[in-house]
Amino acid sequence: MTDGNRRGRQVTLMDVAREAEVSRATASLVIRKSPLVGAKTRERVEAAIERLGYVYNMGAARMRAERSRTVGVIVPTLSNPFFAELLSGIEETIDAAGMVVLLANSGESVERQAGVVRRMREHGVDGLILTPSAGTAVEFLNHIAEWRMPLVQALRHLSPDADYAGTDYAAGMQQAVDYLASLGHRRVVFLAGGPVHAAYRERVEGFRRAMLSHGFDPENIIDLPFKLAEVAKAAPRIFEQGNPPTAAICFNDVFALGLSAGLYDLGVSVGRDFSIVGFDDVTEAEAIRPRLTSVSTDPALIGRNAARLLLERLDDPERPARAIVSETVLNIRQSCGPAPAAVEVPATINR
Amino acid sequence: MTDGNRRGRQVTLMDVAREAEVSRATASLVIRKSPLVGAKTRERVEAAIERLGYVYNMGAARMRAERSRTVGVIVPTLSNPFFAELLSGIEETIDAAGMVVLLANSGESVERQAGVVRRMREHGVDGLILTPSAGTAVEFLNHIAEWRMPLVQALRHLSPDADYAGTDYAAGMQQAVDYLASLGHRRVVFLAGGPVHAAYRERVEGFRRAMLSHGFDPENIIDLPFKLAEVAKAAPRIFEQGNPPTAAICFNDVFALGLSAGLYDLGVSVGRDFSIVGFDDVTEAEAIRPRLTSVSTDPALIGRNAARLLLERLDDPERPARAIVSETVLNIRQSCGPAPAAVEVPATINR
DNA sequence: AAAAGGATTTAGATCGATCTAAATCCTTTT
DNA sequence: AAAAGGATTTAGATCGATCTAAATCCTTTT
Repeated sequence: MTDGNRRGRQVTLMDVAREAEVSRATASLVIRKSPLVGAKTRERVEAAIERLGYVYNMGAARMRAERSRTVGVIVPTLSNPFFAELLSGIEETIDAAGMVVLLANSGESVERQAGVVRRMREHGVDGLILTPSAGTAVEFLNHIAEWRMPLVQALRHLSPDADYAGTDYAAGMQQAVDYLASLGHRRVVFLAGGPVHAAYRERVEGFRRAMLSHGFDPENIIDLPFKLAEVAKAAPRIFEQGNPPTAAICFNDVFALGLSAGLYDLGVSVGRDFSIVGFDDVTEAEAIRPRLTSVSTDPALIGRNAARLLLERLDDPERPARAIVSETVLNIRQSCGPAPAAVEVPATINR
Repeated sequence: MTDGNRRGRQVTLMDVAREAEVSRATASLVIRKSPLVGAKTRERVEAAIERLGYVYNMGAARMRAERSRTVGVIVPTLSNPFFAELLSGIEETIDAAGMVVLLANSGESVERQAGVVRRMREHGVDGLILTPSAGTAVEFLNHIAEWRMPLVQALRHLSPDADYAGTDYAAGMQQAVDYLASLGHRRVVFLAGGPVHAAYRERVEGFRRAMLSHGFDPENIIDLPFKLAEVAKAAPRIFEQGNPPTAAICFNDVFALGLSAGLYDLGVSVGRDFSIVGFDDVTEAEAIRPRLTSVSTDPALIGRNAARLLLERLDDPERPARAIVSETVLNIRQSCGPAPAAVEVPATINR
């Protein structure tokens, strides 16, 4: 309907100004909702915009104005549902602020991470939300600070000088261990694995401290590859010790799913013979049978917090670094029971 | 190290040119890797770039050049692991082409979708990869075409005039029904649900046709809310008919997980008393016990295809619309068995 | 009726790159 | 040594917006 005049060339603010019989400057003020323009002029300009089908050119605007209304988000593994949730929280908040997310996947590689950060700088993002790849040096974050690029660390706390949004892994571990202890368990194993990053260390440390607080052995930690099928296959290893545990806390729900499947294959009944606590509480936790008891970390909330921190930072670049550490919640379902008097070692296990 | 001179102002191509004692135009040519520049000049300029810590300004470049090296990606539900996989395939390919993804979530709402598309236009994306929200009118896609905005439809095929990357849902349905038929099943129910979009209709139609091809009743379709817990609760409804089915095909693996959990609660043994085929084959399919037989649609591949189509389209805006429809694969695991001679209706069901 | 003073509007410079068309430099041929 | 002709390099205009500082308009006060 409003076609015809924009064959070839795009409609610019200049065209709008001409159509509304005002100057380019006034048209610009209308677009930016400045209170300086008179009501009638504003209407004339808005009508012209409508008539011509004018589309704002962010790229041009950003050249003069200082802000691009663009935020870079870098996650280590996009295909992990946990990060999908995080991302969804970030996107929601950034979108609500009228800004747009530039997305990149670092693939948990420090080199790729450096590459995508550079690319985002070239694209002139106003700030970055970054879950640092495992092995990221603090110097890298310092570089970003030198460039005066606003930065929020998500989930993994590397530098105290930059904002941080995460969750209290250590407290979550304490909740899990407390709960198992209240059911009479004293030998608890921690199934850990995946890349070693700040969040990983926080969970391991949290586990140790929580175990010590009950006078339990804090070193019963098994490291596994971060693959569902591998975890399932590794289930027998839990029982290969002199005095096998009666319960396991899992690094995340993926590990818990794998372990649950592996125990099923061994004929061990989860919730009766052996207790499992998961971590993160992704949607699937509801779906396993027996239903999985899990420490909820609410990644979407962490995402919203991260985005909020960045928006605050854009408003006030000088304010001191702030951390939002959200509380975890233990969702008790059916995968834990009282500690059995004697551990039944599955018949298939070779001692 | 290279600090000091860029306090306040950023380093521009002008500074680089001055430092290397060439013109701005030559410096620009070096950056764009033009073969026109002499080797020694190129080296001088590259050294200057290094020395000054120059960062390319995409925003400025895009104003004169026609391309922004930016692609808009719009998905309907970011928190769905299926779309996370899709996104990860898209990002991988776009990144490899030296471009960047602008991400938005339409929340399956037509209004939000219109909003984010506009915002992406304002940001000057070179093209769009869109999974149209349920209820999107073809006119909306026509609008996009009128703007000369390259567009790829992902997963949901709305308009034959725009490129499309998806998977052959109908063939997948045929595989599932063929397989169940080969096991002796003749009464098969389709558990469908969620928003009604092109992909939804393709699955339902595919189911009907596949059932008819075997002479089975094609109308045994139950619509359920797209929520894990709801699906689990709805499991009894399957057995409320005069002649209950012996197998179910599920709209996706989330439904299959829910159904599997619901059947567990009813005491029905999956794979023996009742057979289940899932759809999509997300990672979790491996984790359920018994292991879920599922039609694999490989969302990451679809994502890579969509990105590839868009890159081709950017190279040649005039080529006719193309569709890449990938094959599905039936992954046979443990959730299906031979059709039982007589259906055992769970005792808890009121007929 | 003129002056004052706030409210609106505008002209022209500018952001940092690329484009076009022309100038300059080199090597080879006559 | 001059001319030809390809290879390099450059000056100046330009993309589409915003910014600054000044001009114009309008209402109120004297």
